[in-house]
Amino acid sequence: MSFLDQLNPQQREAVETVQGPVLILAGAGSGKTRVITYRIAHLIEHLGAMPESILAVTFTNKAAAEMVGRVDKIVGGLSIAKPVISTFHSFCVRLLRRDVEALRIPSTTLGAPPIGLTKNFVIYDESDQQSLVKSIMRRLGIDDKQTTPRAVLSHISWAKNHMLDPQEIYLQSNDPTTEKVSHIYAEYRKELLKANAMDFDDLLLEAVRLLKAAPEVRDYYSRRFHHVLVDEYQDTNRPQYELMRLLAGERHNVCAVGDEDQSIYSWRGADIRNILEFEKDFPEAKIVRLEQNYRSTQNILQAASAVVANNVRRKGKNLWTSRQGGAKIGYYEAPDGENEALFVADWIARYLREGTDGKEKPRAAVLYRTNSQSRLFEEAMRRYQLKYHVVGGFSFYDRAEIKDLISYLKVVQNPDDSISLMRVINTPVRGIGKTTIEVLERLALETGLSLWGSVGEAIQRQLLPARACAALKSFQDLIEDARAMLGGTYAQRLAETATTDEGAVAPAAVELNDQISFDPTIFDFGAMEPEEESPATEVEKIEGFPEPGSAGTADILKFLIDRTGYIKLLEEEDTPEAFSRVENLHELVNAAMDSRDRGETLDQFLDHAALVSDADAYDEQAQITLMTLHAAKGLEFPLVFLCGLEEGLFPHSRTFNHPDDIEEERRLCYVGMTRAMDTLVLSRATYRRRYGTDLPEASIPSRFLEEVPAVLIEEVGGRSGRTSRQPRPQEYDSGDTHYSYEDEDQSVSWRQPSVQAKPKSAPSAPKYNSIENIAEFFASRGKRFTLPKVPVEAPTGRRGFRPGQKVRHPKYGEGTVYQREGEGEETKLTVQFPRFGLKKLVEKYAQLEAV
DNA sequence: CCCTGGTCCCAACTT
DNA sequence: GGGACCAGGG
Repeated sequence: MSFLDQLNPQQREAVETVQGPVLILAGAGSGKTRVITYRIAHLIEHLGAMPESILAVTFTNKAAAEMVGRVDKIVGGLSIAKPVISTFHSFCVRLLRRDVEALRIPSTTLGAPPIGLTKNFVIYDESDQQSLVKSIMRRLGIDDKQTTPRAVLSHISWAKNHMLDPQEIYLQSNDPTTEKVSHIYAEYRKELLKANAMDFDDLLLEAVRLLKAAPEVRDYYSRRFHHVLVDEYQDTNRPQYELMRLLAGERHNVCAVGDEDQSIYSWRGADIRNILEFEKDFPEAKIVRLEQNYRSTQNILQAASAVVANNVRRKGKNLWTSRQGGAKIGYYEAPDGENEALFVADWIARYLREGTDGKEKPRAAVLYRTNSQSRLFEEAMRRYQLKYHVVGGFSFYDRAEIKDLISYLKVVQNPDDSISLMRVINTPVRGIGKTTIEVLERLALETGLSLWGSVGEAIQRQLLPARACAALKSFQDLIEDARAMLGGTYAQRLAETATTDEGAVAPAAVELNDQISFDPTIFDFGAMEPEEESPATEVEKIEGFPEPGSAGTADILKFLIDRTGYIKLLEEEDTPEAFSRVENLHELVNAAMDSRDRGETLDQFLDHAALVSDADAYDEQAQITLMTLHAAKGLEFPLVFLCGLEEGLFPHSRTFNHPDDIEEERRLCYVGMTRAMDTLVLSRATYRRRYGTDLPEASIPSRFLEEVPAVLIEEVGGRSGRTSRQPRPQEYDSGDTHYSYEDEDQSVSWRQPSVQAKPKSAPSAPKYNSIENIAEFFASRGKRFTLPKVPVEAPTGRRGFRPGQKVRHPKYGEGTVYQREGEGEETKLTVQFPRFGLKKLVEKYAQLEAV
């Protein structure tokens, strides 16, 4: 026996019990990940299980990726087939992309397509959900001040996580607000269906519904997966739990790993009963407890255990460590938030200078309750010139320009996605204004068509003024041309599935003996087959494409950017912000190219964009990481700061009313403390500014501070100056407005107005030379391809100014006309002013004079 | 029709 | 610190 020898007896038992249900109660730092990986390796290497028959579900994509790597290290050489390791949500998306149409029901209208979601559904993120709820509320005439869309959504999400439908909510409601919510919820569901879209919660719900409703689908998966492992089991909600049971089938070979003391997602529907009552649902379950902690010193462990011991709802356990003693828990009381941050930065700076005896790579984490606390720490780190990483907060895919183009792609993938359509229909501005959109919305409401459908209808029936119609037509052409690029197998696949009606399910290729052949091109769980067989290959064979495989996501994206002039317009803005946006877009194109190299189709690219989480951005190489306590789950650091220990902040004021919520805050505190390997420092600010402008408010120490035994605590950096090791607060006068060098540099380049801004080198330099390929492609199909508009020589009217002409503006002074757009009343001139940069002016209004 | 600037209100955690 | 919304000017 090989790797199993590295395990302690309990871990070994957890790894070797492979028949029937097992619940592993794994305390913090007890080698949980190791147990899961070794269990998978054991199944494959010693028991001859087929890798692809193993399914492991983790909490984040990052954790999944790491587990894949670890398993690979042990059994990598054995087979090309890999176990499926993924998050619940990613797993469900793949499952639904393959089989969701089994849920469709025949339409009552003869000849109409069946009702239900189709394979090219899109995923709605939080802002999509918000827009949708807002528009529903507007339509129903519900005041969004009293009942905010946000509150409605959280109610809906709560309902979904508890698997309640609108009717059930309605029946349970005993107040007018909940009643209203149930109405909105019902409408919301209808709209999602109409848009062929699902929200995050739906991914789980629909997967469960699918497995329950379609026996042949359930069969497929129960044949495929013989072993199911669930990580972070304490944070599973009802739908996830059901999914697990359905996948475990009759074999009951399910292994759940969790720690009830680390359950921190009840607000997302995580049901602690799933872990407390596992034995009820699986009576034959074996329980294994892992109680040896390999991470922290005894002091840290004792302190954390003492805090969480105040909770009532827990199974209770005795964690122990062989790392006796250790440094005491540091406690620092800062005068205010700025000082707290500077204290932390100072400590980290010293820590990094001094190093850690070389045995462990120096890494520190700053943990806080709310994302908004990160700002102070970021400023402090910059002032100390420390490189840091922030997990969470604003992510790449949250940026406006990225969302815009993702929305375009979503519309290309599924034009019925009205929320995305709405986002891009006039972005960048193309003359489709409020009135036009209102007409379209009314039309959609009257006809039952989607917004996209009513665009077509409005054009065909000339329901709008000629100008608006023209603008709509150009938008329609844009989307249709982009959709034509999807082409080939992909579109065919969509078309085919759209016509296989009568609710008939095309069963997957399944043979009835144990040697099952799966259809990897449809249900590709990653690296199951050599690359040559990936879907991309089929796309490549389609006639009419300029080059094999070139009309992938990246090309569609480039096409959209070119044709809309999105980047060009940004470049014309000529501001640092605009350029950083351009860079972000280049980054997006790169991501799309990578996606193509992996052989992914557009839907897979979009799924990825929708499902990357903040926690996935964690970089284990970073020396300093700032993040929320939630994001820190599963990680460990030699040095940990737990900041803002104040009543109202942590525990958060919103939890005061409910004892269960306070217990969850306490578990969160436990999670935070147990991230520390060697040193743990707690801190609090005696005065804290709540929002930028308000006066600082005095704070009360968090109750969790008092729950740490006093003997384990040592005050550090205190005003009493007990230890000179730590800086005194006075050294940091946070009152002055001096910024670090970096900031000064930034502000300099910032302030510099675009004096020497030179007019951008004439019409659209071919940044993306693919445009020629695309033109050829269209030509080869006998379609016309319109190149992005190039400024045309203006027909000089009485007052017409031409590009190149010198003009004078009452406010901006002398300048040179750079570009002329539009006709008549709407003529716009882009003029380059030496002191003010490029300005776009309406000729009619701008009082220009020829010079 | 679009853009700007002012004002008001909000501010947990996240797949 | 910032997003949403509105009024007013070009």
